[in-house]
Amino acid sequence: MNDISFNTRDCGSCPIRHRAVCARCQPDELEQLDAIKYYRTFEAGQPVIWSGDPMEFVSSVVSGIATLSQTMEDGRTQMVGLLLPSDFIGRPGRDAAPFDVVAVTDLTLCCFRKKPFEDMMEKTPAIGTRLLQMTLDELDSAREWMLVLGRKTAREKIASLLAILARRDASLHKKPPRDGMSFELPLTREAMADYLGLTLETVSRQVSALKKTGVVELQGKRRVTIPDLQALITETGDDVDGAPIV
Amino acid sequence: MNDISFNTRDCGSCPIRHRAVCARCQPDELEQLDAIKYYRTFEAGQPVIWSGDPMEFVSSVVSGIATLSQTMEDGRTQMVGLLLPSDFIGRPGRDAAPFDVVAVTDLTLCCFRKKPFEDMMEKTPAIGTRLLQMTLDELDSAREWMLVLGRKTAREKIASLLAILARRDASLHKKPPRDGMSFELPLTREAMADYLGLTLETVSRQVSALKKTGVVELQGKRRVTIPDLQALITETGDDVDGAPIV
DNA sequence: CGCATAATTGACAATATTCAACTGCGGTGG
DNA sequence: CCACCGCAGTTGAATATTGTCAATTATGCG
Repeated sequence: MNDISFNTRDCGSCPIRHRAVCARCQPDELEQLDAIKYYRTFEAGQPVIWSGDPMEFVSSVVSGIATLSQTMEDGRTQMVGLLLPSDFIGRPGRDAAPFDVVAVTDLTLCCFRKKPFEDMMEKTPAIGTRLLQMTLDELDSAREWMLVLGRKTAREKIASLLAILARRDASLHKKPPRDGMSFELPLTREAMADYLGLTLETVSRQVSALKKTGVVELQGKRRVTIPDLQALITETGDDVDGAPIV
Repeated sequence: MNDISFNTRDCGSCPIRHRAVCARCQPDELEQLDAIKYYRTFEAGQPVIWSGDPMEFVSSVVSGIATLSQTMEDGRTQMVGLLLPSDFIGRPGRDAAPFDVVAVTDLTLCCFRKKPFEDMMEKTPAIGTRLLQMTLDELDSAREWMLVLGRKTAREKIASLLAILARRDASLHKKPPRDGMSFELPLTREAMADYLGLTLETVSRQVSALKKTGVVELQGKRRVTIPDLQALITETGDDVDGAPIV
């Protein structure tokens, strides 16, 4: 995976074409972007950028998963975002990265040097418009996650995370989520803990508890089956159709 | 306060002129906005909009404070934002409000009906650009707040909130924050609790604890003095110059 | 001055964390 | 080929922190 063939791929066949920051661009605009884009790949576990570092480029996630997180001096860390294919990394108009970005799986980014991208943005309203839309969505997601962090119990937090991952996996395969669906957990217990503001032991206990109640089934440590979607959603504490966070 | 004179005020003398969504507009663009704007006022405690309601207008906070919050079925609520003068309410391109907005103090909004505003945005890049910038800032703030909610202790949470309010109050008066500064607490203990993901009793206890240690002094329940700013920042758990959240 | 609301404080309970031991799985090398 | 090593995950027991329930005290407003 992550082979060099990405470098020669033209935007028309790009898997994130319809969802990324370039989604609204016209063919001629795409051509311009094509001319200044380049791909970068990162292996699972590699850092993409550290908080405070100068950002030379902005980028879109083409494939793989990255995390956005923050760490305190004493080592406590909080994940503040999960970056999936089509998500945008970087900030036109700011030099230093505000958070750490780390590749969780092997990762491919479609990059643009910052200055040329900013220039292009000025001339191309479709980019700014799309970026605004994506940013507003991210803001809503972040705010919804604040409810999870601030007010939910450990059990509700775990259920909320699983519900999100289930929805995401379903939308990735372009099917509605359904009873009996299963998906791969992309995160370790520790990463889950960092996302949920818990310790990894508490995560482990609550996953076991949900398993014991039959709300989820596990095949190995990483594959999850949801026999009854409604039962899972009930465990999140949200009402019937909990918001599709992130 | 909130008198009708706002209605005839022209944009040039507007107190949030340099920070709001219109900050980058040219005189002719301001004139156009002027033609479609109208002011609305809300008394302290009044709802501005409920989550799920159709949004007929977008607006900027001109004066006063509002909260943005989310409530679960069983009554647990989490504040997800504090809206101060110049902050923007609403979302071009979305019909339903994602969160509850409530006036905490008497509040004046500069409103635009949604459709005309969206039309104007299409013709006026300065608005979209400014809104993108503001939204990206809000997103960073929301993510920084996630660290507070997910990883900080009750004492650190209180200190973090006080530090933010101190910084804000200072910037409102265009002075750098300094030792011995004091400001008015705009929030009840319950509102603080909803912001911090705590109970009001825990808030009360931790405020008392900080008072006992001499980190803060109280004149009455609502006026706070910070004798030693660095001591407060140390209590937040952040490093030297904790990020200027929100 | 009195009432309603906001805030404080105490005692106890619930929840999550900490520290520690242990299990199971996958990969490596003898 | 299999034993061993290391890591991710699980589980247990004790502890700490925060929440809950209840009583009491301020505060500000009419």
